[in-house]
Parts: sequence; structure tokens; C-alpha cells
Amino acid sequence: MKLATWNVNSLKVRLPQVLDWLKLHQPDVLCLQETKLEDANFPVPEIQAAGYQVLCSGQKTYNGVAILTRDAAREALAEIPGYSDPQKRVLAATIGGLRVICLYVPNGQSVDSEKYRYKLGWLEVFGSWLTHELSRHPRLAVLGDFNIAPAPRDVHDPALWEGKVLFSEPEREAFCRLAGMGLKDAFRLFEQPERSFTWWDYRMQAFRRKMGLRIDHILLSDALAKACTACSIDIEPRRNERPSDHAPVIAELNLIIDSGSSRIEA
DNA sequence: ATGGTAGAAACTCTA
Repeated sequence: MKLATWNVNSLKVRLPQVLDWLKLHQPDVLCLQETKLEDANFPVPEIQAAGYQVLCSGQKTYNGVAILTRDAAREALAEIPGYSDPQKRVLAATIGGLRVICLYVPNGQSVDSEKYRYKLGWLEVFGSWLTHELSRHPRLAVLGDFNIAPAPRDVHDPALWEGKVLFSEPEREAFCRLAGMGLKDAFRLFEQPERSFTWWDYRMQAFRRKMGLRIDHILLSDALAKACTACSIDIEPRRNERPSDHAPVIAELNLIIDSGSSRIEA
């Protein structure tokens, strides 16, 4: 089975690209971020026509997450229990015995900003909830835009980015804390090309100049990491006309979803 | 020196 994540930066603009991508890659699950749509305006008929069911939690203008899934989802949750946040950034669902969490971590703007403090606080709260989710769901995957480059090799110019938002030490520590809960960075389970990134700023021709960061991730619990056979970044959509500034990330798992019995078979 | 581009929305904010 294939799990994927893509920050589309407006689903309204990117819907044709998403439909093309679904057809080409046929993932079992696709997590979307920055849909920027209220749920009432989500393009459900178009997604269903492509063979996917929709779970979404969105708002006007900013943020918004969704999970597109071939198989039925249950136990959907659109907020971290006990943490009321008007910003729609998290969506969890159980799909055939697999717990999937789609997330859009706050960007943080700059390290001296109120938004940066919100980001670190958000990660703290998310981490506590994740501990609880992991205790209930050994087969768990967290996919999304983490807005954190975990290591120097995930940044085109680590010296330039040192201490900057997306690569600052407190953010990297927060990422390590999540990974330390028994989650594996699927991308780093395999040998990868150097300078592998998932986001390139629209400005200064960053994509053409290969000035990117790897900030979109798929984290897998140990049980799922053992079944993971590949993980890659698909940079092709970043070459499109009117592209998202992010590329999709795909993980392949040697598992079969059995939605009838909600079990997973190796 | 704080640039630049894109999206949504509404003359600005967020990334």
C-alpha cells in the first residue's frame, strides 16, 4: 500500500493537479495540507469520482487539512482533545487497522515572533497527544508539513539557515522528541539522493537554483517501519505551471488493508 | 539591505 502527503497551498487552485497525481500514483491514502477551504466548499464530488473518500477539516483563507482514502475511515478526529484551536491543522482517522494522522504544523514566521512561540507550544501539545495515540494504535503513521528540517542535510545551505525558523535548534529538538516516541522518519530508512527537498520558496527562483528544505515528512511507528519498502519525494509536480511550493512524499508499505475486518495483513 | 512570489481576500496577512 502507498501513503502520501502533499501541501497543496490552496486545493481550489491545485485540484486538477491533485486529480492528475491521484490517477498517476494511485495512493491508498493521501494527506493534504493548506487546503484553504471551508468543508462546505470541499470538492467532494470530484474526489469521489476519482475513487476516493474525503475527510476534511478546513477554514477560509488559511490552513486546512484533509485525508483522501480509497477505503472507509472511522474514528475521525479533527482536533487535539483538550486543545481548542481555531486553526485547522490536524486530522486523524483509522483506515483498515492503520491509524493515520495528517498534520500541518504552524510555520512560525521568525524565531522572535509570537507565531514561533505558538509553533513550539503546538508541537508540545501535539507530542503529548501523540504519546496517547501511539499507546492505542501500534500501527500509526504521521504525515504532513512539519515546517521543520530535522538535520543539516535537509537544508540546501545549513550555515545560512542556522538559527532561522524551520531549522532552529528548538524546532529540531521538538522534531526529535516526536521521533523519539518510537517513530521513524520513513525517508531516512533508505539511501537517498543528496539535496533531497520537499519545499522551495516561490521567490528568488529557489526551485531552479535547488534552494530547498525537507520539511514534509512521513513518520512511521516501529510496526509500520518494519513493513516500509520505499520512501521518495516526487518533485515532478513542482515543475508544473502554477505549482504548489511543496512536493509530495510517498511511502510504500508491504501491507494490505482489509477494511472488512479492520485488520492488516503482511 | 529585509528584497523576491503566490494565494486569498480585500486594500493586508501568511507563508
